[in-house]
Amino acid sequence: MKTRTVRKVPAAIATRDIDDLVFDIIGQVADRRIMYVLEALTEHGTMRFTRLSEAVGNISQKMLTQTLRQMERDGLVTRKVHPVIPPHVDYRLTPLGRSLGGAFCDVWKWVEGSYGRVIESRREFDARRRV
Amino acid sequence: MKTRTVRKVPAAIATRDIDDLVFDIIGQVADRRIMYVLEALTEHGTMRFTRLSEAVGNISQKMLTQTLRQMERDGLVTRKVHPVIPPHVDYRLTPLGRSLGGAFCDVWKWVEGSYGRVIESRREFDARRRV
DNA sequence: CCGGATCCGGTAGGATACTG
DNA sequence: CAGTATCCTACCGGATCCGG
Repeated sequence: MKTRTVRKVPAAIATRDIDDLVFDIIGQVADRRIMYVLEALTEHGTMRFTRLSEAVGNISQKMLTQTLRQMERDGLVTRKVHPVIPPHVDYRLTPLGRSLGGAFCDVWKWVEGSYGRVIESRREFDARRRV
Repeated sequence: MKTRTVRKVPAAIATRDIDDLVFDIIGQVADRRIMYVLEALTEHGTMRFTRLSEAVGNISQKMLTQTLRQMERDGLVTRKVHPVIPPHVDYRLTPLGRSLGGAFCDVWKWVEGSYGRVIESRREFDARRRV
């Protein structure tokens, strides 16, 4: 079976591996935390860490840090540290991050337009199973 | 702080909770496994379990089963069991599932068009950190 | 005081073996 | 073939600590 390395990126990239590469990056980008951060930063522009934490909601500070680091590494956000006391760190989207946010736009719209059908489907499924 | 219940859906849904509901469903839909299954079924139409497993790749049968159950519950796929030996189960997208697949289209295109920039950004980030 | 690193307990998720 | 059951690891959340 053709194995796809989920997190490693080979040093030399063969042309035929591009599909796998795309596949892997999709896997990292299709994360709810990243979507939430994209959403919050798209809506509010520049945000501080704590503010972002409140806006996203239900995210541990540990995972928010980790998510933001990954997004910074991938070139989706910039992280600007102001050397003051108490610390002040500003996060904002890069053009690349903004474009990804835009790409997710249809997904948000799909949920807004279809959540009713999803809820209804779940009710039916659960009712059927409960018999 | 305003808490968002990640998995519970209240029996009576207040209008002001709709945002949270949309938020929750995004969280469940923004899963790489779901994206992979949507992609595979969009491309190949009806597929059996094992075939789907091969097409998605790097997914445990446990998680594939779980993902497919969730998608069935949410009304994204249909599951047709042929009562024969050996078992034969066909999965295919519902219209709702197809529409979600379409909503993710821009995200796939984003990755195809931007993965080079992401890789480059990672290289720079790692080089900077290594100093 | 804010941003985040660290340690620890619980749980999601992978590998394997088994069954209808 | 398409799952379930079992075990075990790795990751996540929460509490705590800390440097600036």
